[in-house]
Amino acid sequence: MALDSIDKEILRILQRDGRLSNRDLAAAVGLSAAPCLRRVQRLEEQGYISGYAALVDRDLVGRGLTVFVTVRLAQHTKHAIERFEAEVGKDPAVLECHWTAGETDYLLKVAVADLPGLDRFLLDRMTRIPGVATLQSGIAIRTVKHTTAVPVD
Amino acid sequence: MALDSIDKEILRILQRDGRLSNRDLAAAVGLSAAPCLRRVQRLEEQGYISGYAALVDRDLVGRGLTVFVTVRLAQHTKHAIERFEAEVGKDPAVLECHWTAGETDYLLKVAVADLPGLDRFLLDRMTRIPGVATLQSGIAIRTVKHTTAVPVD
DNA sequence: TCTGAAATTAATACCGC
DNA sequence: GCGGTATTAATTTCAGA
Repeated sequence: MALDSIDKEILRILQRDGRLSNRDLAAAVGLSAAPCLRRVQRLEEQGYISGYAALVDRDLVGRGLTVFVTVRLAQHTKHAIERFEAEVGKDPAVLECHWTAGETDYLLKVAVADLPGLDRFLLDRMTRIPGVATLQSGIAIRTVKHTTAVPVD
Repeated sequence: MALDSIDKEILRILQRDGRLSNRDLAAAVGLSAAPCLRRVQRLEEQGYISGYAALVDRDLVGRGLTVFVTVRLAQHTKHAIERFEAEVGKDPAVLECHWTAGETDYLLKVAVADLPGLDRFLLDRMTRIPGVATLQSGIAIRTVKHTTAVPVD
């Protein structure tokens, strides 16, 4: 169940290069291919590795504007919450949605093309969801750091 | 330079499964292996695909608490900005850091174990950076949605 | 659990279309 | 550009320490 230092090193390496060949990974952690593969498969089966993803350049595919949108609902009925979360779940521009403690209810990370795209997202999508009371947008002028790699220690 | 519909489909599929074999990818987009591989290599070379990553379960590796920290600097000197960004860049708990428009200067997405871990992050790391004036933390009670897949259209 | 070799499967370069 | 084939390299299984 627990991870030893080799498992942790595997997770660190695969977070940086998810397509590293098993042979190279094995060499990097000081194992031969067979046991390395078993460890990776175990990490996948037990859910430590939930998947693999190609990372796509947002600017190049025309989604270069990242915006953090905070949402407050008018009422916290079960129906309003479920409706909002369902809408957000199927909107591909919403990369993340977190139910947060504090003044606002949700924090969304949204990928749009530009300011007109943000306008359309807010007007055509968010404000049309019943129960959405207020919306505030924090525009990312520059992304200083962006990684998918969680520290494993 | 531009992407046709098959390129876009490749990006969509590889964002969902970055380790799909080239043969299966080729079948999924209706090509044979050779031209499919050529397209993937082109997407990598031209930067549309910036990399591949294993996605690691945060709860299982003891980083289950996601916190959004907003930071205000005391003064916007070149030195203070560079110092802050350098510190944040090398802190593995900081998954994202965005320079934002609006009231606060930076929005950080941080992965910690629990509330004591957040406390340590704020006290031992953030408040020790010269020039950091105020910190506010928005704790993610529940993550409704979380994807690395950018819409490609 | 590891190693090392064998069998299977995939990646990739080449050529004809 | 694509597709098919040949070659090369990788993954994966299995016997044995």
